[in-house]
Amino acid sequence: MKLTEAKAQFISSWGAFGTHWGINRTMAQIHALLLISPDPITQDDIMEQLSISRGNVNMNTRDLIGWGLVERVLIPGERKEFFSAEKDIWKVATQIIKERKKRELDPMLKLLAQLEQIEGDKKDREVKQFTETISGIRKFGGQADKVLDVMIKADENWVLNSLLKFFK
Amino acid sequence: MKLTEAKAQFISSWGAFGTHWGINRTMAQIHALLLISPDPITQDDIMEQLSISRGNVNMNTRDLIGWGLVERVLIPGERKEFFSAEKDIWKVATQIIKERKKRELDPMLKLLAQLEQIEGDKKDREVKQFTETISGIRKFGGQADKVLDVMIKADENWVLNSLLKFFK
DNA sequence: ATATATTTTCAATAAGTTTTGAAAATTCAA
DNA sequence: TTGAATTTTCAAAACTTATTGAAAATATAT
Repeated sequence: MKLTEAKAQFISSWGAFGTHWGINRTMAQIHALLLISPDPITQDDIMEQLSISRGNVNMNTRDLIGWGLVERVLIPGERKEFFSAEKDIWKVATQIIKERKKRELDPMLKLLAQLEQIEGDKKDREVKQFTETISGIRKFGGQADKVLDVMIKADENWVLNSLLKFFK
Repeated sequence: MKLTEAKAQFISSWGAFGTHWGINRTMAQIHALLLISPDPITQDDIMEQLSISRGNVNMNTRDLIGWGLVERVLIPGERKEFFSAEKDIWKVATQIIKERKKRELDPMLKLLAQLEQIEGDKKDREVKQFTETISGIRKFGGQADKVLDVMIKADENWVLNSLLKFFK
């Protein structure tokens, strides 16, 4: 397989993959393109390589920056802005976990804690099942939360860091 | 907070939460409803409680069964079919992980293995960055794959099982 | 067998999301 | 300043996905 074909395939699959992970197709495709670009590239490069509009590139690069996966790079002597993606996959994964935890898991756990304190007769089958389900999810979520925190902070913890080196 | 209000909130949030996890809103809402129902319920119960059409319930319960999260229950003397959800959250999580691994991670790793064997001059910056990125993702994905397999099979492994009891 | 209850299918439609592109805003150099 | 280059915004259009509902299929009781 030639580079051009392989690139196209990677970008397309990473885009499809992204849609399953709360990241939209184009955002994931731009991310893919940046991951395989050895040097920072411009809005126009992205527009051209992915055949998408300027507005689209602008919005999605902004989102990628919001996710902490991409950064703007200023190149001396160049008027245009350049974009570059974090290439260390461990850092990419950590960053995504961190963001999703903040955006999804944390608010869910907060809600569950409230729902657990429902008023009502505990002998009522409905009430009983409701509180049992909510508390089961909350406990599980709480543990997941802790595990993820540990992963995110792995770099500050040498025991874990050495364990996690396997992943790097 | 009263049960009725709490139920509505839980169903609505679980639905929103699901959309971030590759599960559609309605499917997640039906799942939520089943999770808090002490007894199996019918299509009509679901239609009524969530105000959705018969066809919608039918398709989504079918999908939930496909994900291994819900099962049909036959109640002696009843003409209608009843549905019931697995209530053990650890099992629910395991099942979701198993399915998503099969549907998403495995095919991605297969593709990456192919893309890694690209033809081309390794001194070319483009080629170099491409293979480095692909191989980085593949290695990371491969480790994740192993970890997930271990989690899925935890019940067969007592050391892990005792570790994982924390989650249960 | 027939009637009735129940489930399934799927084309049409509705709802939601992404993309475009042109106008407005901003940045920068002379 | 002014003007050209560049980036940003956002309403409208295109596209995608989810939902409805009625007809067809299936199952069950008599």
